[in-house]
Amino acid sequence: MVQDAEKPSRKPRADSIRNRELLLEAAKAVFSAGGSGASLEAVARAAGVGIGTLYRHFPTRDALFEAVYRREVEQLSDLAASLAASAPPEEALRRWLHATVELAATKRGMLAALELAAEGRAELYAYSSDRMQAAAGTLVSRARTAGAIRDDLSAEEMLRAVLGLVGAWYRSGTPGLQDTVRRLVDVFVDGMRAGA
Amino acid sequence: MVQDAEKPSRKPRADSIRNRELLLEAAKAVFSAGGSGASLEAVARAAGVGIGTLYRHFPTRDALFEAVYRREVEQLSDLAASLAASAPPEEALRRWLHATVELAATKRGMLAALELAAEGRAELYAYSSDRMQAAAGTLVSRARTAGAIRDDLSAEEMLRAVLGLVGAWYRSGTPGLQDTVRRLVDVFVDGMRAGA
DNA sequence: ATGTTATACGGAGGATGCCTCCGTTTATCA
DNA sequence: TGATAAACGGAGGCATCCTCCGTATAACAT
Repeated sequence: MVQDAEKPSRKPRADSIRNRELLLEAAKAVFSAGGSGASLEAVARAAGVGIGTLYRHFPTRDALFEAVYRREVEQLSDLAASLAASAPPEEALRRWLHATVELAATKRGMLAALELAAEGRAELYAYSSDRMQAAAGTLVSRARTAGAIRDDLSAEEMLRAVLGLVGAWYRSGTPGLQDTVRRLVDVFVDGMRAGA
Repeated sequence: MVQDAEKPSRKPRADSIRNRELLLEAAKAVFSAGGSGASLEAVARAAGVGIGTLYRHFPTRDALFEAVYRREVEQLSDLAASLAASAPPEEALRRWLHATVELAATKRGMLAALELAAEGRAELYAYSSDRMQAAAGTLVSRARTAGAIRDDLSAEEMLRAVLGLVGAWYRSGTPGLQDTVRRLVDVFVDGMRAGA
């Protein structure tokens, strides 16, 4: 999977593993409360750990984001697979986007993680990005093959556009309006239909 | 218009007016180069003015943004009026959105100003917000009356959605792809058509 | 001209956050 | 029970943000 064995050198230290876990929990809490721009020193403080330890485990803010929201990304990825197997192409795509948006609405901070994944700035944090791209790609290409949607639009572009749209609401305050955002996503999906 | 006379107290000081102008010029330059997050101290430095003076004239970053891009907002507002008078409803709306997007693409920093305007967080910087809302409102309600677009979508929602979409590209790097963004805006506009 | 005073100026300073670096501690392994 | 690789923690340098207030000066009155 992801953790290749590499070197059989030495067993990882117990405190290291524990601190990593503490940091992830603290980060989830802090990002939920304060948004994705929250202070990393606050995260370290909440975890009861030195700031240096935080940076050693997660060299960048983005790395921390990816780790915190990895589980959610996996869920979305799984959902894509199951929708692809059980719903008609356009319906599947729409439902998946709704789920994505809902997740972003629920967990403040998740949005940032998804945007990172959508930007596909490879190398770093590649994992989540790959999963999301693959998930979106599956649904889009299936819909395209079925002739349900226009073909001048890549999965990556679609994902990014939808997340941007969502971000316009959830980034700076103005919460709660999930219905509105849902409607706007629908507008976009309608616009993707084949007939132009 | 905007400058109501209020109190006939005293003539504004010459240095005050001059510094305000210097600050606006400097801000435009700095924001163009460094994006909307550029340091305000850098702006003050570029203007050859103390940081205190900057804050006195523009108490918040947003206030500075509004002032810097006020002219552009007015142009968009005028464009909306002229399109409303000269093009068929849907066409007018589409062209106006394209123009808005293009402006955001050209001037780094403009995007931030427009997003502020679209959020309509009243009271502060109300002026630009009003102009943009009015411009979008005119075009939307005309198209709606003509039966060209669905009616469960407000002008504000549309504007915000489109700017969010654009922001997904222009905020964090990935420049140049104006064609892509244009295409995505078209998708959204297509989705707004009446028939759902 | 010159004095008075409302206004504006400038930047020091306190606060916060980022990230690095390195002396100290500690878990693992022999 | 050492030896040592690995991890810890936080001080410190740097960059902002924004406020506050002593000083300077433009506008007005005489």
